[in-house]
Amino acid sequence: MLARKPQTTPRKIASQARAHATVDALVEATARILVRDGFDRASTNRIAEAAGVSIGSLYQYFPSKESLVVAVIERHNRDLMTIVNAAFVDAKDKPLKEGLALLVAAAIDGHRVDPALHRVLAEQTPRSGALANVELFQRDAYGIFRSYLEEHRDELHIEDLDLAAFVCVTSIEALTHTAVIHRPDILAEERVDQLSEETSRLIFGYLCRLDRLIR
Amino acid sequence: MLARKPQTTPRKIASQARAHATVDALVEATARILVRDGFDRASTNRIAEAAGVSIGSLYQYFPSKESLVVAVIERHNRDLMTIVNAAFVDAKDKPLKEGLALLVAAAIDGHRVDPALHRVLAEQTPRSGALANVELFQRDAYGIFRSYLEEHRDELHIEDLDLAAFVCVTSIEALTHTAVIHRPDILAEERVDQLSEETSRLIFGYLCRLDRLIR
Amino acid sequence: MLARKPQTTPRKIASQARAHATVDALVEATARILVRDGFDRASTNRIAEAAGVSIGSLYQYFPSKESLVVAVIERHNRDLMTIVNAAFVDAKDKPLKEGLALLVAAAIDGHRVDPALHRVLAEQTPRSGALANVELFQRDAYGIFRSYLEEHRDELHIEDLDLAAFVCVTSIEALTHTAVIHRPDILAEERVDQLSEETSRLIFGYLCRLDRLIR
Amino acid sequence: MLARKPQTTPRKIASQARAHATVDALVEATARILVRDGFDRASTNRIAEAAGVSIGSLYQYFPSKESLVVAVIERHNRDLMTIVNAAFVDAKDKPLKEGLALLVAAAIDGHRVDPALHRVLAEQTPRSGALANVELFQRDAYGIFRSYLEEHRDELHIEDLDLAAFVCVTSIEALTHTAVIHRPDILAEERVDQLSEETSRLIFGYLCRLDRLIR
DNA sequence: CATGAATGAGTATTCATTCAT
DNA sequence: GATGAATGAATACTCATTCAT
Repeated sequence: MLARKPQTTPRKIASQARAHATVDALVEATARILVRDGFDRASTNRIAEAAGVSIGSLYQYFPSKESLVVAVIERHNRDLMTIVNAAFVDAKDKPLKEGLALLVAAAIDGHRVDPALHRVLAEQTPRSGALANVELFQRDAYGIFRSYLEEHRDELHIEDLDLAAFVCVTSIEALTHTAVIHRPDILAEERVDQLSEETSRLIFGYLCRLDRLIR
Repeated sequence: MLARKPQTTPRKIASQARAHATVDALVEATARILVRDGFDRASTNRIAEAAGVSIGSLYQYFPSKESLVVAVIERHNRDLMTIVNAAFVDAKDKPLKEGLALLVAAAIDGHRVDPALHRVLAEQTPRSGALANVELFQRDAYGIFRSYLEEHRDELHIEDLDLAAFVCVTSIEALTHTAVIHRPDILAEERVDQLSEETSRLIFGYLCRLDRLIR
Repeated sequence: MLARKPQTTPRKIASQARAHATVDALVEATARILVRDGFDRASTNRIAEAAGVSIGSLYQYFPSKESLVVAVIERHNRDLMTIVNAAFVDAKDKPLKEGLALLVAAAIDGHRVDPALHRVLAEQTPRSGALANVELFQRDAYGIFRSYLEEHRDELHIEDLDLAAFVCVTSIEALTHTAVIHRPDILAEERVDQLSEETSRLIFGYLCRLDRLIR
Repeated sequence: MLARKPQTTPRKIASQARAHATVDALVEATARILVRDGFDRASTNRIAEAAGVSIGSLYQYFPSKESLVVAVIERHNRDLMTIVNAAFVDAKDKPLKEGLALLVAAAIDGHRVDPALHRVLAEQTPRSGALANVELFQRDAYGIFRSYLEEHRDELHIEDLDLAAFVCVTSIEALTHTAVIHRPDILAEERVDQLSEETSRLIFGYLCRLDRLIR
């Protein structure tokens, strides 16, 4: 541990296909090792070995262990957001209620892409140093959801769009995340729809300010 | 000679008091160090030093670093649950809407007791080994909330109480937690009530199944 | 580990029955723990606990861990020599061949008194520090055997009695010890006599200088 | 890129030579430290320092302190057996009495190669864990000696060759070992032959069953 | 560019021993 | 005398990182 403050940005942009393959292999190996051994036992030497790359080469492309984990998180987030973004596209032209259902379903699907990795990333990976500001999933989601709300503005009775987006995204993420990680029973094939249904209802009721209907 | 119980009461008490003080100092020091240095840099030696206790004494009472962290988490949870339990007592005799507001307020208060510690515990502390099953806050909360729902059963239209408790507790926890940890802006003094208000509305709308009112 | 060179002599002669009982309990506990946990894992705290005595009391009677082990070795040697001495008494009036058989049998019996302890003492206990010069068994045996040879001097054709005693005692001890520790097969009930027989023959042939009979 | 075997031969050889030198230095340093400080005070850090190697490198090649000691023991045994094996070759074509003398002489020589190390290994090194089954010297010796006996079967009157090998090897080893370790007087230059002579006679008399000549 | 031998600060943990009560 | 809480030096071992080849 000679370096005080490890770099986090990649040392070089992989300019050649060969280098690109190495980088990919390293990120993939990191994910695999993270799942297999946990964060603490995932050493750079082990990762290099699993990637079939020398430890020296690893440090040619990633200046620190943290930078590897950051790369894994970013890749995972990209995968997640790909699904979520597609759902937003689908939801665009649908009525609110239906659209929300699509979004919730996408959130669940997203969390199910690689639950083991998601769990390690969420539970074992300390958010310190370079990882301090790496969020799982949400960052972009708030903005996108806000746009979605804007499009439906006239159907809704919302003043603070930002706050509403916060409430919705945070709730949906928490419910799907917690279910995936801690409540496998809730995600059993025959019950998934139930969770989906409840979550949609929660959000829909909130957005429509249905409580106004009650005096 | 075989010294089963030959201690005079005063000696025993004296000893226990001393030992108890040591234990307390260690737990407190662990919390402090966790906040100051983060989980990874919180070494047992550092903790012992901060507690003004020798490393040997630390291991007399805590068999591992993990056990210290577990003690901190448990203490923190106790603090949290004290607040939350009190809120449930207060909420008992109030109408649902009012009661929910109290509970949400308590959740926010709870998360504000020691937000820095809560953050470290939530974000940096890997949930592996002995820490695998140590939840922050929620464990008991689900049960208590379920009881609360039962008492209000006739006001509500809920079939699956467990699922409803899961949805409510998870949402409330996530909203208050995320606000405390990541959105200080939302918790600014003049806006806290806004969050409180929105959260209550979210939960109230969900529990009353207001969406039934819309065809 | 504050003390550089631990004491080895008992701190006080146990003058009272009570004290004597404590000392006994400690020596017995040390033997038990040595067998159960091995030398390295036999800590003074564990020994004190097993003896039902406080660690402080332990150090009242034994100035160091080593001194405890010395006491165990000495007790074990005493037990061994009791058996061996009795055999010498029995052998005194018997013809050489018969006498030797008795001595060999006693050596085997002696090693079988507490083989587990004997093994730990022989294999795990480093002969350094105060334990450097603590021999198992042999010390006195050489002298006694020499006396025995002297009494049979006229039957034998030996010049150097010391050397002869060395050869005999060392061989007998090695054969019985090695058999007990490493060759349980050789000590099986139906074969013990065989070992006994062979050992006697070895020694008898040697002492009678039977090789003189061959040209 | 996946770097299976892309090394140029010179690089590989260079690397291996360096690594080999490190391993050798570590084994040699372990032996030296064992002799100088004793088993208990021989820490891995001290060994690494004495070898002029970092503690990290030590653990690159030896997974534990024990494994270092095992390496030393094996090297020592190899040295011993080299001498003993040579003696068996020499003894093959000689008459029994002469052959035995050669073997006994070799046993003495073997124990004199590095008596200080032999002593530490024999007396201080606990035979637990990985060291449990590491014998000094004897393992192979029994088998080789048995073969030797087989070749001389017709000169002897032995039924149980295994038992006879056990008796002979154990005795020879014990006598030479004990003399080297505990009785320097017996090994004084002018007396070595005496021990040699007596030992040979002991074994020869036993193997020839000379006691049969007496009724 | 790639390699992998080497580094060494840092970690958790043990245990013989002391001494205030 | 007896107690047991406290001590802290010492140990084996890990792992992110460097750099000579």
